Amino acid sequence: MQADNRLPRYQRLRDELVAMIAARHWRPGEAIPTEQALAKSYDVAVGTVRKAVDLLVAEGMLERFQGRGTFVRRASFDSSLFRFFRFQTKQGERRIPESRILRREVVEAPSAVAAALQIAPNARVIRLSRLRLIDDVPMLAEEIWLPFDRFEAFARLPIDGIGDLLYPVYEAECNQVIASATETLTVEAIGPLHARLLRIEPGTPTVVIERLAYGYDRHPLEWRRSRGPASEFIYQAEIR
Amino acid sequence: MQADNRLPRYQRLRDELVAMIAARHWRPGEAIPTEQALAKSYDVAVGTVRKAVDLLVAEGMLERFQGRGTFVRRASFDSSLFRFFRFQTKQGERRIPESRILRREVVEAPSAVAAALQIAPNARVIRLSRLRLIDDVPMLAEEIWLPFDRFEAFARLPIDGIGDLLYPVYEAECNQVIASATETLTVEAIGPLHARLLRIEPGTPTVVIERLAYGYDRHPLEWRRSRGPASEFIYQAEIR
DNA sequence: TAGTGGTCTAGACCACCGC
DNA sequence: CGGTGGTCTAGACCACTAC
Repeated sequence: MQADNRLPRYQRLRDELVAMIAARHWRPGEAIPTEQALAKSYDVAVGTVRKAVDLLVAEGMLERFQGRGTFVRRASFDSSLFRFFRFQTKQGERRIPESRILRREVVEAPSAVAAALQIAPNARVIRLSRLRLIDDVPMLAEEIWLPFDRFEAFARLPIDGIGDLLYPVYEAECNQVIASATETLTVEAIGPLHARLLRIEPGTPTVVIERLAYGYDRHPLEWRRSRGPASEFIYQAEIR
Repeated sequence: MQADNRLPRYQRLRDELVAMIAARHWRPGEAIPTEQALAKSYDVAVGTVRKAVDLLVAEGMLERFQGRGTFVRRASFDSSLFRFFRFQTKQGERRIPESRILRREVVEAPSAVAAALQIAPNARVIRLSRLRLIDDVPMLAEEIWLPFDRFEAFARLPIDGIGDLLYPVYEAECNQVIASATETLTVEAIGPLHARLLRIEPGTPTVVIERLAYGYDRHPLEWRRSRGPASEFIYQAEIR
């Protein structure tokens, strides 16, 4: 198994580093070997190692600290909600919303979900219905889908032992690490079901965020759809 | 005028290159000197030049072409609308919407506009009201504000000689080059005035895009607010 | 073919961290 | 203090472009 020799060395090295992370040989939070050590063991110059690491730092997979070392970055999605919504407490704080899991069931995957998760149609999936609240006010209604075979342990967890953030649970209980995700935003008038959950009028404009989350190996692990009132929505972008 | 000696050389060099671009010594579309030449004239190693240029390429200010040279990038905002909307023709093409300027006037800047453009309150500004259409169907209603002193020539242009894109006109007629911008998106129920322009029902959810556009020297040059139907809105993001 | 950016090397010295 | 990443140099060779 030899990588394509036509690619630059720093590219091939980058790919090998990714493979080590994907294989959980180096785990999130841990330091990878020093640049000198990597240069020696992969038989390239230190400058080449630096360039490969530069790429992964830019991709958000590694984090460098002068004098300490280079570490596998733990993806933090906590701030993702704040990227799109101005949610805050009455005191103006921003904190992670409380989670209330309304329902958990194992079902056959609807075809759209199966396609997104790249599993067989009608394969079993875990379906989670969840409400996220700040100061007891519902802010987001979420549906979450997980492939059953990878997340079997999750289906058996006592439901009220699950905290506000799911990704640490995936990691601890199912050995599945979320590394990245793509999100698609649209605006819809909310249906009666979700309107009741969010305690707003049916037909109120809501922002729908569809997120497909991947492991380090770019295999899709979770699909979710979140809805929040459009009045709370705000997004900022840099254009060049 | 000596830059801070504590900054790395590649950082100082980057700043000097930006200054050359901001001063229009090197203009958009033109090549800057070769890496060898820059290394010689700034008395640093080629590797240091490369790192400075790397930064500006990442920032979108320069563009490299192997074998040809390094060029000052002309910011292209044409695709910015497509970043947020699924606008397309009946044939499914994506092209730049037609522009129809409804009104152009010189007024005193409202305080919010003056603050955004960093000009004196009540300083004169050019206010443009514009409609953007695809297949004669209105897609976006825009208000655009320009500081009068920089864009005086624009106020005198025959209004139907102005094409679908404004930024090339700013450059050709006013010597003002837009280099970057920040956009803020929110969702609002549309008011009766804009509803009539867009030929939709008052109260329909619309996405409001506020854009502040800057020159290479980061000085604000244009402020605009665009409204489009939320039903056409779609946005995709990568999360890490 | 001459000139451009792209890759890669080898090594020096600096700034910062933790012990 | 030793070890880490950060900066900078100098030079070789490659790949691509324009003429």
